[in-house]
Amino acid sequence: MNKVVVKKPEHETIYVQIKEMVLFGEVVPGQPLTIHGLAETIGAGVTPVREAIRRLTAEGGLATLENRRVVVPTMTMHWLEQIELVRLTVEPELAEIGAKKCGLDRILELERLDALIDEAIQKGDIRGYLEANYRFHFTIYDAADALILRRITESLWVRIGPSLRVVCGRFGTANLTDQHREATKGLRDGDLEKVKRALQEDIRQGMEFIRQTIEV
Amino acid sequence: MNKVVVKKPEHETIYVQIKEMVLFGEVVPGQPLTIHGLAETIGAGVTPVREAIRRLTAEGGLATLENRRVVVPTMTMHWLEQIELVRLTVEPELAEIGAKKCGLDRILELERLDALIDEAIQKGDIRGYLEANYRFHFTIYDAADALILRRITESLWVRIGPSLRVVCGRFGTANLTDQHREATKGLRDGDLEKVKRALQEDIRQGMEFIRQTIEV
DNA sequence: AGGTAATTAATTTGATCAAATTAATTGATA
DNA sequence: TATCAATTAATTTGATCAAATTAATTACCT
Repeated sequence: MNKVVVKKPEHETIYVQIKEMVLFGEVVPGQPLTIHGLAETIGAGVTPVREAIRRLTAEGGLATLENRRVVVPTMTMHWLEQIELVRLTVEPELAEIGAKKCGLDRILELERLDALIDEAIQKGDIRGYLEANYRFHFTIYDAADALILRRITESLWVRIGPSLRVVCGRFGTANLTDQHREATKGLRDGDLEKVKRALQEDIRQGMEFIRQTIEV
Repeated sequence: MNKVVVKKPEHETIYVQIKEMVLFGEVVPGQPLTIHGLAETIGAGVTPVREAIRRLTAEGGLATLENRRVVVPTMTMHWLEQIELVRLTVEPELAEIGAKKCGLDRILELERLDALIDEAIQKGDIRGYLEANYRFHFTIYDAADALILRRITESLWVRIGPSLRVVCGRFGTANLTDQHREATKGLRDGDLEKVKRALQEDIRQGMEFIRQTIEV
């Protein structure tokens, strides 16, 4: 009776749950979150929720005020510039390394996700779009097998998740231009530069959209 | 009776304590840490220690194994390259922005720290060197007032802290070349390029030292 | 009404304990 | 002696509760 199943601690799975709430736009910039409230909605105890919150706060997905209250941070122009700088450095790098290592199975997965993205855009399904978009990018990045770059990138994505939700709500999903087709084509043809350029353009466009939703 | 003093929660101060243990080489790569052990040595309860650990783990200063055990990660060549890439992008940027905003008081503080560094090198005081070196760099970076870049940078520093301890132990503090003098001079003269170059060189040298201590 | 102190409510925080999980030890058998 | 199961010890994990802290409300006075 070997222990094939390694049971993960609850704070681990709760962390993932809350992270995905942030990542996929189920929380709104500025929204206050209480520990008990989260424990309630998730259906968990308060102890593991606290640990998950600390973790996510360390990554920038949440923030604790001086009052000890936890909120979803609201994007500022100042932050946006810093995030864009690092994204444009790290993600194309991740994409290039990852593209080299993408096997056929991963490419098929990417094409599946690409279709999912189109479908979500069609339907105006914001949450579906955000999730498929995330999985598309990180399927490539994961292929790169570069833990540190990957974790930096994820910490930037949790910072922009709630803002992307606002973007979709404001402009609608229909206006989202789609660089994913270009990227998958590049992967098919082994054209690394094309993949890299597509990702760069994707990042620039995404950040530009967010920029337009920031109050001056 | 205004509340001028905002009492910080214990998990906050414990987090700083453990972070500094990592940052200033008081723990060794590979070293296992237990929650109770840390609570014991710090003289605190186990609950806030857990939260602090989660936070530091999220930043990469610690790592939890599959066994749920917490350890100080050991550097690999693969990680080193990723860290160097991001450091060389972010830190010179931080230094340039920061240098522009450095007032005289901050420059004096930097010169004080510079002297401290020299003193620690003289004495062979590893912990003193690591702390003064950290404070020197982050005094400049803090002037930049760029929260996100700052936090990314700190997450890279907690990853290299334990390795730097090994470097100092192996090569001795005497062999540490000193770019800080150059940097402070550049600050005095308003020569931003000089500050930037000094920092770049400092980073390259530091990472090269670590590279030489990694087992192949 | 407007402002302020006092009170109440809500929330976070940290200690403690039992259960779960993992590691270390022992002992039996070949 | 080596191996493997059983037992014991150590550690993590999560629930619970009391204390501390912060927010909201009420009561009071001008």
